[in-house]
Amino acid sequence: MPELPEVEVVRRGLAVHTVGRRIGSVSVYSDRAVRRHLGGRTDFEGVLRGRQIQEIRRRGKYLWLVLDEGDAVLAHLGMSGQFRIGPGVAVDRVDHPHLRVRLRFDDGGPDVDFLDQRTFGGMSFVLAGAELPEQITHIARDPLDPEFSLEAAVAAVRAKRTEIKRALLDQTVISGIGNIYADESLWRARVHYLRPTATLTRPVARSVIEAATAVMTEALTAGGTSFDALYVNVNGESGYFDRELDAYGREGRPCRRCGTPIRREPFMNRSSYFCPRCQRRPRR
DNA sequence: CAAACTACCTGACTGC
DNA sequence: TGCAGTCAGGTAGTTT
Repeated sequence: MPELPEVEVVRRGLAVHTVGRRIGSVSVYSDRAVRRHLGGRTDFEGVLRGRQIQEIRRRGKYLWLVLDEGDAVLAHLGMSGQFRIGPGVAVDRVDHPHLRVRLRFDDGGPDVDFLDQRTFGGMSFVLAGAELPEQITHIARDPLDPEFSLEAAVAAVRAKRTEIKRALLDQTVISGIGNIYADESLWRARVHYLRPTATLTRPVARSVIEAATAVMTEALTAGGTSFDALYVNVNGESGYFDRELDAYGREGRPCRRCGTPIRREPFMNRSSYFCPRCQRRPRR
């Protein structure tokens, strides 16, 4: 699943391959892939034609292609979205069942394809705004943002009245963290996922956020995690951070710190993985 | 107002 | 072999 490090890998790949290029034509193969766009796929295709891509920006798991004249294409990968630079895949991807959008360029160079199996991802045509498109102003800064404030994030987490994992997954508190990195961060900080934020001391809250920052920074260095085969970079390559995962997906396998079997429990319609010894369940 | 819940979606996998 | 059921989970929108 693409979380912050994976989306950043995609952002960099898109920047290398698209900045400065002018869109020639756009083909939308799935209505669901174009979100909240009045006029639907036809208008979306028309409005992008001839526009030059100037920059690829990102906040949390959202990224956007800044176009000339102050517009942008806002995109989210959802669970299974991929941007791929073509050619490079053996099959003819026009026939690929997951191909949702194809951007062609007037320089005749490689296309950019948006593929998405589970169709939770998509893109929309928006105003770029001064700093952010207005559609994502509710998204908090992420730990890779140069202006990310650890102390502000600590305060935001401690101000919530919920469990720590819910707060970590809340993109308005800190952005970029999904289920995998939430579990990894909590394992590193030795904090149980059900711990109420109200009981977190400032230093404990700080250690959780520092762990999140560290684990995502390491994943970015490694090229993004590839625990789920759905994630690939713009060249179709998986990262190799999966070997480093300590908690997520390791049910029944020994904790790398203490050897106790990692436990999996249902939480928020997904799973939480944790070490029952290192991460003590809060009393309630 | 904030927190919690649900729909959305496809494909791999499991059990009978 | 077939098929129903389960699981994966980020976000917007709805409910509590």
